[in-house]
Amino acid sequence: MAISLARQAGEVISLPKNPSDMFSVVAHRLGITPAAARFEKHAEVYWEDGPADHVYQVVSGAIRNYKLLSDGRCQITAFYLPGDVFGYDGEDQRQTSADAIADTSVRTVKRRLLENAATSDLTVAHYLLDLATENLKHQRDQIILLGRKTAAERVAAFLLEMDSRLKGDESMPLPMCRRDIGDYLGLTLETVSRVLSLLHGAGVLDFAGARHITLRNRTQLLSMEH
Amino acid sequence: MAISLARQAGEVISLPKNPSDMFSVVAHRLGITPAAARFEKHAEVYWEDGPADHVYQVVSGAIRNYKLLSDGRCQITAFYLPGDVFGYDGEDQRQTSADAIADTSVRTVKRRLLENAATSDLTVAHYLLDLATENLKHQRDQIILLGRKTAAERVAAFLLEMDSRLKGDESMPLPMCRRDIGDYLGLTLETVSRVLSLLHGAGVLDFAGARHITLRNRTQLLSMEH
DNA sequence: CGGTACCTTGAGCGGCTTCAACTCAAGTGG
DNA sequence: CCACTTGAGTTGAAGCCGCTCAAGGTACCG
Repeated sequence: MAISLARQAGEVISLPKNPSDMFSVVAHRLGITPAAARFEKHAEVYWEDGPADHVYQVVSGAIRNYKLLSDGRCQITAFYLPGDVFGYDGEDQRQTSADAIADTSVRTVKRRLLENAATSDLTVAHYLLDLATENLKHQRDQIILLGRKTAAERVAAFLLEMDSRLKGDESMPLPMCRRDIGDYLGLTLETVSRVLSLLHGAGVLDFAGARHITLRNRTQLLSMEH
Repeated sequence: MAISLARQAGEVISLPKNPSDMFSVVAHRLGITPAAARFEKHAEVYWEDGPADHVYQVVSGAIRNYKLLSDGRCQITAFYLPGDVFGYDGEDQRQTSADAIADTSVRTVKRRLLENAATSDLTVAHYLLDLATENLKHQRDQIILLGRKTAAERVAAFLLEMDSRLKGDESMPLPMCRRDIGDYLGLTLETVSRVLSLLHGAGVLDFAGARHITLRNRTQLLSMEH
């Protein structure tokens, strides 16, 4: 079990730019194969106060990461889509819960394995840093959105975010319901629905069923987002 | 996160738990002395779209980090108080602005120096990761607050945060004005003022001038926080 | 089909914002 | 030492955006 990861000072390894590739790189460097796992729709991946034992990468499906207040209010902090790495935030105990919003398959590695590797392997350490940096950026944008944007601006931002992350041919196949969108944007599901109807009426988007949206005017959405 | 790291086989370096001490550790390891700098009240430290050349640590005073929307709406993402390290988020271009809300002195190191060190020195790499992790945690809490908490809950959370970070003898000497508190909490300055008056009336806190607040009932604030 | 979860739409309400007036404290110059 | 100015804070009144509550419609899946 003696896998040597030590690198000499000064050796720099070229890295994929995208932390999404962490699993491949780490697996290769550690000589391990990430475990595959499946979560059915509504299955919990982890929950608040539970142990943070694993790190995950979505292969297919979708995950929501959220926190509940004692009275049932819910804030979704992130949606994880195919390619996204999630479940690592440097803490031993989960601060949020996560569950599958569609049948989802993931790859996982043990967090301890990752962190052990990071104590002796600069490549892995840098990957964790890049991962944290990406999350910081996303959370910062979310703070601006939640603190200072109107309902219409929030929904516009959401549509553009999903447009860039979900690559359907024509229409976006949204994996989440209106309530989830609301809980992500700090709104109610009714407000989300109303804004979407408004945008539809304005010709900014088309529906093919509530979950399949086609953007017709990204420019206007961008100007709405602020 | 492990606080002892193998540098070479056998050698283990014990690290301060707190990223606040990064400057001392990094300086020692790099054999450099962080530069001292002063910013008068209202002076800009950096601004959006500017280059991210330096990392800072507050010695005394206070800094606000914020983002402006095109129409003047402002969201403050963080206040930095003595001991806090700020200005590192892994990006080349600033995504936010920062200025001094009081006369402030800081220590700085060049970001490139830090990042160079991090490519060959695991101790430094881990410090950057710890720093990012702390920020992630703070931002996550802020997202819950901005997305789902009421005005009273936000102000209660703010008071408790400042209570734990500003260690005055009795009363907290707040460095920021009501507008800044509002821009941090996603509220208007009037709403902040009203909630504070309400809490004062309820005996939860006392004033010694608007900027000096003494908490009389932390238990109630904790229960209000949600 | 029929059931059920999801979505849309309407009407009324309420919490926070907006606008405005007033108070207070600190700094300046006569 | 006081009149004046200026920035900050408090408080009130009115308005609005998003929420709540409710009813009806739609799509998916057995």
